[in-house]
Parts: sequence; C-alpha cells; structure tokens
Amino acid sequence: MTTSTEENYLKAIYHLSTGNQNSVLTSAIAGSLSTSAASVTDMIKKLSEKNMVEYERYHGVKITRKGEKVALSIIRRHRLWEVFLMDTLKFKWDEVHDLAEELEHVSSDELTKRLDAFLGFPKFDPHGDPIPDTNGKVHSNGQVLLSEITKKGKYILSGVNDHSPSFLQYLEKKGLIPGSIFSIVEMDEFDNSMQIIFSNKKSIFISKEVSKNLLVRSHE
Amino acid sequence: MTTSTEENYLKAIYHLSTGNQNSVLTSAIAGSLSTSAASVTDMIKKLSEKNMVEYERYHGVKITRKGEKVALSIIRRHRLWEVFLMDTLKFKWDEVHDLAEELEHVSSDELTKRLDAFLGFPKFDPHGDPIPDTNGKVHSNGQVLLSEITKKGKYILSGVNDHSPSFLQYLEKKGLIPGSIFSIVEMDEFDNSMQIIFSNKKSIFISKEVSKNLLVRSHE
DNA sequence: TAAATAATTTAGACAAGTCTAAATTATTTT
DNA sequence: AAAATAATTTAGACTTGTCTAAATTATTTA
Repeated sequence: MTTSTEENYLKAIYHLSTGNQNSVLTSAIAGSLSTSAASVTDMIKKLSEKNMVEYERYHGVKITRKGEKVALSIIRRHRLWEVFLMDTLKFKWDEVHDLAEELEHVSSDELTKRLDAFLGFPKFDPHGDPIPDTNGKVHSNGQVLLSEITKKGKYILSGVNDHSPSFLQYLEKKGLIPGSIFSIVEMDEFDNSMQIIFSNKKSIFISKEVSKNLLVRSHE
Repeated sequence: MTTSTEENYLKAIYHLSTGNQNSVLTSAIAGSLSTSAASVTDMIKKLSEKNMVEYERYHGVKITRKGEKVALSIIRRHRLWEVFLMDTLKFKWDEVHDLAEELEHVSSDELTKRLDAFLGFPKFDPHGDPIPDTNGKVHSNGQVLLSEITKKGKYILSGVNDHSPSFLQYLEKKGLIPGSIFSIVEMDEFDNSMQIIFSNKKSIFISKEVSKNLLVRSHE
C-alpha cells in the first residue's frame, strides 16, 4: 500500500501544511526530513502518481484528502504509541517520540483499535497534541501558537510542535509542561520575546524560537 | 547495525539450526523465507562479512555465536510482543504471529526491557515457546518434537513450531493447546501417525505432518 | 566411475530510495 | 527590465535487496 518512506513524506507535508494555505515547497520538505531537494522531487512525483499530493513543477505540492487521510492515520498511531510508552511503560516525555516514530509504521488497523481501547480512548498525547480519531478528524480545540498571540492574558500550555528531547528537556527545566497555566506579562515588539509568569509567581523569558513551538489555549 | 532483512535471515538460519548439528543449506533458507536461492547466496555473503555466519561455498552456513545472539534477541522481542498482544490486547493465539513479526524489528533494548517488566517477566509465549533471556539463554526445559518420541506414555503440549493461523486453528479445533495433557495410545510404524487420548477420554489421530510441529514434555 | 540430476553460485538486470553536479526556472536586486 | 541569486529539476550514479537464466560444482544413479 504505502511504504514507511512514503508515510514519512506525507506526515511531513501534512505538518508543513497546517496553519498556512499555501503549497509546501520542496526545500521545506527537504529541510524537515533532512534529505536533499533532489530526493524530495523524486518522491513527490511518486506521491503525485498515487494521488496523495497535487504537484505543480517548480511550485511545490498540496496534500490531497487521500494523502491527508494516510498522514492522519499515521499521526494517530504515533500519538497512541506515545501514550502507551508513557502511561504503560513509564518512559519520560522526551524519550517517546523516536520510539513512536518506529512503532507508527506497524501496519495494522486492528492493532491501533485495540491499543486505543486498552489505553481508554485517550484524546491527547503526552505532549498535549490531539489524537486524530478513526475518521481522520482532529479536535484541535482552539490551540494557537504562542508566537501568534497578540493579547496579554492567561493561557494554558496544550501542546508542542518540536518533539526533540533537547527541546522537551529545556521546557521541563523551565517548568513548562502540558497543562501549565501562565499569564503573559510583557511582549517585546523588537525581538518577539515575551515574559510569562506562573501562578506560583515564578517568571521566565521566552524567545521567539521557543514560542513558535508552543501551542496554547486561552484560560478563563 | 543490522537491517530487518538481515535479522529475518538470521532468525531463519537459527531456527533451521536447532536440533541438527549440520550446516544449513541455501535451499532450506530459501524455502523458509520464500525467496530464491540466488538471493540467499547474496545475503549469506553479507552475513559472512559481518561474522554472523560461517560460510563455505556450496556447503551452506553455520551460525556463529555473534549471529545467534542477534537471532535470540529478535526471538526474545517477538515472543514478548506475542504475550503483550494476547494478554494485554486480547488478540487470539493465531493472530499474534504476523504482528509480532513487524514489532520485533523495532530496535530498542530499553523498550524490550520495559515491556518485559510490564508483562511480569513471562518465561513462555502464548504458543508455549520459551522466551530467551537478556543474555540469550533459552530454557528449553526438555522439550522434544512429538514426532521424535518412541515411548508411549503421558505428555504435555509445551510448544509449536509452525505459527501459521491455519495450523493453530486446526490444533484448537482438535483440542490441542499449550498445556494440553494426553497419552499416546498407538504409534503406527508405517506412516508415522499416532493416536492420542486426552484425560476426558476424547481420542484423536495425529499425522506426521502435525507431530513434527508439536513440542512436548514428558508428564509424570 | 562416467553420466545424469540436483543444488548452488555467478552474471546481469531491476525497483526503491538516496546522492552530487549540472541544467533549468523563479525570484530578487539594482 | 536585465543581471544576479536562489530554488528546483534532471541526469547519472550508488546501495540494498530482489529476480531469472546460465554456468559451475556436488551428488546420485546406473
């Protein structure tokens, strides 16, 4: 059906698609997958043959509904495995991403279904990201990138966009984990950094680098 | 380190090695993996380069201690996943083999270790086959092929060598599951079939085809 | 033990996925 | 709007694992 490699390309394209309506550029995919632009062009042609993406030479790709369904089913598996690894096998939140990256390609819908039931039909993974349902619906529940926020106020950390161990360890050190509640104290126009304060009065600075990888919801 | 394909070859060679001291022939590996003899020759050369097998042209291979360790670690993972799929996710015993065949190649010793702990350090998989320990030791506990038995008496079914759904479904229909206790009533020299009887007086015939895939231990 | 048969290996090719270097097309700058 | 720069694609090659057909080596049979 689809190979692991194709699945990884579709996941990358899907992730690069969310948020902006534009086509996803070859170079963006290459960057995201740490591969060469030439390889991306080759794979894009293949995915286009299979109607997983719409490809216009020199102008990148748009994912089709068919491709999106595949991507979402892989993301669903990925996030369910992450819950399993943390809740059941007691891994730490910065250890689960790479393992889930392998487990997600085990190709059995029945396995996914039973895993989901065993875990009690979780709606979010350990990083706060929503788990797409069987039909490929994502309940994003008003998540926004912290970097896009213009209004001071109270927010809850609901997810992250960078799952690398180093980023997650950095967040944990700063006291930022999914569910953390904080208020924005100040936003600096110059470098887009911001200062936030937790309910325990502890206050920290957050750079644009960091805030563009944090998903938040308004709180109260 | 080792690719999935290499791992599958090593597993096959290991399984074909147990029981007989001889070299494993190219054609036997090809048969076991449903591939061509030419492909086997190619892979054998590669495994020989890596000191996983000792290869003598035209005379098959012997697995080395190094190759055996890899095979046993894969078999360990395979059987632990089978326990997980049956005990935790409630799959039936004829459904777990193919899934475990995929899961076994997820390459993390830490994952295997935690899965083992979560399952309560099981010593046997759902088919009755022993789970090799971390050091690659197998506690075979006196298992013998039913087809090799020459003495009438009472036996307990402790494992199977064929994990195909069709074979397992056949066994279940006949009342043969791991732990089943039976006595050999008669052994026919002509076609190597045998008649066995369960404690509930039910009696069945077993052909050589079947008995050579059943592992038993003497009971009392 | 020589001929026939069976098993194994070699040769050459193919598919998937990758790469670098060169050619082509887009975009930006002046 | 032409020149310079940046992005993308093409061309050609490499790796892993596979195949078929032909050549070679072992084994069996007469």
